[in-house]
Amino acid sequence: MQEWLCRVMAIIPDTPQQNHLLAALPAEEWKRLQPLLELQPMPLGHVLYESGDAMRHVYFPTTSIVSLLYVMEDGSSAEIAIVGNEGIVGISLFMGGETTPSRAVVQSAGSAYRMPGKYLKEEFFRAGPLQRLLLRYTQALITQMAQTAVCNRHHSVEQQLCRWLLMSLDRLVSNELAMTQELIANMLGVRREGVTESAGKLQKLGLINYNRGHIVVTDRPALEAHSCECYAVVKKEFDRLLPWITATSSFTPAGLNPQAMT
Amino acid sequence: MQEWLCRVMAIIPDTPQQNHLLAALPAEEWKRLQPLLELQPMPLGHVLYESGDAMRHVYFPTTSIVSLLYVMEDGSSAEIAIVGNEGIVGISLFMGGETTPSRAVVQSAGSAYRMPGKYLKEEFFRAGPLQRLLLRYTQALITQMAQTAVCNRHHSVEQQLCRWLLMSLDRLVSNELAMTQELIANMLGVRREGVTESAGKLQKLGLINYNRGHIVVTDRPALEAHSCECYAVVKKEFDRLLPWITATSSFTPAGLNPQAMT
DNA sequence: AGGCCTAAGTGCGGTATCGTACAAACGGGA
DNA sequence: TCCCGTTTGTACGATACCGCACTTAGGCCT
Repeated sequence: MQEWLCRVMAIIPDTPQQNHLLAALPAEEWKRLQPLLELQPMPLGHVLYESGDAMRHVYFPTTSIVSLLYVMEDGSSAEIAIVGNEGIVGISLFMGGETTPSRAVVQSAGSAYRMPGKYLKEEFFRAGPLQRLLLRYTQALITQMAQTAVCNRHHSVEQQLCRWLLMSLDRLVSNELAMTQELIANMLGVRREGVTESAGKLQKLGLINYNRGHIVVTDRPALEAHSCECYAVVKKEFDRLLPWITATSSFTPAGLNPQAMT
Repeated sequence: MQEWLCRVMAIIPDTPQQNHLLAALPAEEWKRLQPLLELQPMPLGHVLYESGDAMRHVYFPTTSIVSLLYVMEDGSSAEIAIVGNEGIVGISLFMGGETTPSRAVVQSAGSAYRMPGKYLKEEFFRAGPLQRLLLRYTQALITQMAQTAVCNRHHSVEQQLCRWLLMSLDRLVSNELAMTQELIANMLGVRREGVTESAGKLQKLGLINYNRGHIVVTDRPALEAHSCECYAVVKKEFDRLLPWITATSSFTPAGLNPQAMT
């Protein structure tokens, strides 16, 4: 299982275009930004920034997934949003605040391209395609956060687990996740035992296959049916706001500018 | 009590500057925008826009408070954020999405100034002070949503009620709220009985005074102490991101441009 | 003054999740 | 191959909140 994943990882070249935002940039902007990008390994658990940290870089995940989460005074935490190859980590840099009260942690190991915040801000305030792109992405991110709030209020751990698995899956190239139940519990802000129980249920139903830190989703449609509406709402909004990234699978050796911005 | 509130309402003139975002505009921008503003009465329960509606206007609340909430398929709802005289309703207009999957409802009656979305977008894409102002406000709003998610996950109804009362209070000129427990329950996404119980507790502790749709906060400091950390986190972030609105009480007959933007 | 509608309080069983404690099982390193 | 740390499974009572049903109490209108 592990080997298979490694083989896939080795096959996939790390190119900035695996990040959908970068891939959507028109040629001109791309030419300006490309030299500023730097490939960055993203090991599991790596903290990109801590609550209140001044951000030096923004990150464009390619094969990694980053969790934005808030850590409370008593140490318990809750995930606010997930960012993968569809997005960017560090929106507060161009939003103007420079910091946020949340933490950004690598939730699934892989790579990302990073860029000094200074340059991103410069490009952003040219008020060109990148600005529109980032603003639309930010709105999608807002939807994700809002829906997380709703989901936390109304839905069961089991439903939320389904949602979370699906959202993570959408940001990866395989149907396997390398995650312990402990970590998932931290993300969802619930007990580890709660995840164990829910995951066991999903496994009995034949939707997933759990094995010491490795989850294989075996029946995605059923998992979607089992999830609450929140997953679909967020997905739909991402597709609406960033339509050019929808069709582009991560496997596709994306052209430099698959589609002009509307 | 009610009479007193009416008297206050009558005394306060409805000027656009009661909205902190408008008040923070430099003279030049203000001159351009002022003619486009239109005073709008905001009766309790009025729906500014429904999930998915194309927004025609943005709203700058002055004496009213607007709730952004998500309504689920089964009809239950949860508040995502509160917008009062510190902000603007309709950020998705300039963020690029034009719509959101949430509903905007008047939670506390009063007034607002509205402006056709078209003009706001034009001004926004001049990339001047208004843009920076709105982006910073949006980041503050994001913080509020994120913290709502955390709060929904970890804190008791009683703590959340405290937070909610404080946030509403911050956006009003008096220490009285006109809200039934039923409405509050809808906002928080909990049972009405849960609010009754919590409110009763707070009343016994002498923090508030409840009377058929009228809540008077009698001990604000104690209410803050009773609330979870979420209130303070969001407040602090608003103050950090929009410092020029902090000192300005709604009572102050704000000058046209109290402070230049940094 | 009386009646009625709305708002608020109360009681009760059901359930999801919590906190805690402990047992089982897997797997990498010595 | 064995061992030990990590990961997962299980069990328990406690508790916060739910859904439902019903009562009490204001305030407004006739």
